[in-house]
Amino acid sequence: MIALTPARREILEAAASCFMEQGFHATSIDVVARRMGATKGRVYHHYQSKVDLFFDVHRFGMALLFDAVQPATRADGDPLQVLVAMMKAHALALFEHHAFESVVVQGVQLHRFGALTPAQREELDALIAMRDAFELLFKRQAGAARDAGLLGELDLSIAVKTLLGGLQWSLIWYRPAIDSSAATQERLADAMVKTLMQGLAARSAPVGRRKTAAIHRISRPDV
Amino acid sequence: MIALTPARREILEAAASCFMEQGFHATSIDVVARRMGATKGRVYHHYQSKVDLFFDVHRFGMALLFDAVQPATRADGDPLQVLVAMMKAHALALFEHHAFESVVVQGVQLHRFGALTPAQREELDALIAMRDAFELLFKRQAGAARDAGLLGELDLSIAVKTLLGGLQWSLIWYRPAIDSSAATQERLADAMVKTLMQGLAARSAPVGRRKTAAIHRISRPDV
DNA sequence: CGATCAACATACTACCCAGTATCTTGCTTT
DNA sequence: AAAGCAAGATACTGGGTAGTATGTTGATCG
Repeated sequence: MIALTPARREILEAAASCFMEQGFHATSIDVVARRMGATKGRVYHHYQSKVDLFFDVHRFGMALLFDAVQPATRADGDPLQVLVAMMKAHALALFEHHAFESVVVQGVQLHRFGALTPAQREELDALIAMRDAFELLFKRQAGAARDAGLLGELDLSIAVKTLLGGLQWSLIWYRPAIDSSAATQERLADAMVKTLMQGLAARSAPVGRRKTAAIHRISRPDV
Repeated sequence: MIALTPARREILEAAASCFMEQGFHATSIDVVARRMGATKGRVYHHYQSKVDLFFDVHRFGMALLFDAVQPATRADGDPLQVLVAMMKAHALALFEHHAFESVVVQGVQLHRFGALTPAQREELDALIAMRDAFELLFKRQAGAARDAGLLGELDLSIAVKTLLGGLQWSLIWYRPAIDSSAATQERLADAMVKTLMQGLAARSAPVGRRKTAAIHRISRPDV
């Protein structure tokens, strides 16, 4: 858990929402302040610059992810079941802290800031390191599952990036605000994780040597 | 294919690169022009505004995606193999037109522009429609595969979004400029598609009732 | 060969916004 | 109760940038 004064916390929430909706560059400090019913002075009293604010949102978002996923690493079951628990925790955290995690994604892309002070450069490196460490959590767990013979033949590094990508993409197409029932989110998370873990192809027939099956499922009009 | 004068095409290329590297708001028209060794006047001679330019980059990127994926819809094989071909074509197109497709992703997020003229609003709606149509290509193909009994039990809509997300996330972590050998890109595309189609879990044992296997694969240090 | 026009470049304006400097206020501390 | 300070509002400045207005040039055409 991260220690944070209530004042800073409120600014972070407002900033995260603005950064999510408009992006870093399109967000003015005035708008962040207005969202709190305050003015610029309040923001600049707690943060030295817009970049520092963004970094703090980013770091807080990463911390939230760690806090969500790390308990799952100690879940019961074989290594693969632990990995499933981690991915589900990740997905739910993305929904719960939608604004913050959207900012995290932006931060990944925004390695190209303008001019950074040495201190900011250092902090950015720390954020990137957090990002790598987070991915490493999954890579190690997947490695454990592979060593236990529970994985298909895959390039672990690419597979993990692809799976995490599949989850994180939900930040783009899913807006929890519209439909935020906990049960719905749970179902959605399960559906995504299931898709990623078992793949799209049917399990019944061996891949690459299947024939058009006789079984017809009831056709649900998803489209 | 899209008809485009060479002049506009060159502007689009420059703009796509800038938008990818810096994002829409952080990119100034002057920078786009400078990348071509030109000045603002050249850009504004061909485009009425920055937003119009962005929309054209977006539309062109979408057109490139369609042009890449649509031939694959007529690939040989059962519906699932066609779907695999489509996803691979999609992945390769993401690599080949990295800048344009990065802008497409931004465009999806930037539904929240500031003030849009009615004409721009209309064009944005058209772009969103293109986006939906593209996803529909995959959804219909996945539906055909399901009707043929080739799919696991999944919510098609969520599954397709998740799979496409897994592919498109590569825009964030993979920079083709650094390592752009065609063979490497092919391998990467295959690895991603394989991961998404067959999932992470091993095929040998039924899901949910597996035991720690005796088979130990050679441990490659991916991490 | 003069006129016209597309295709730019140059020069300028108006506005937005990050950051700063300077108050105001209310609480704490002694 | 006076001093000191945290928290925040208000007012201002400087730089950057979208968009425009106007100049320049080379090609085409009658």
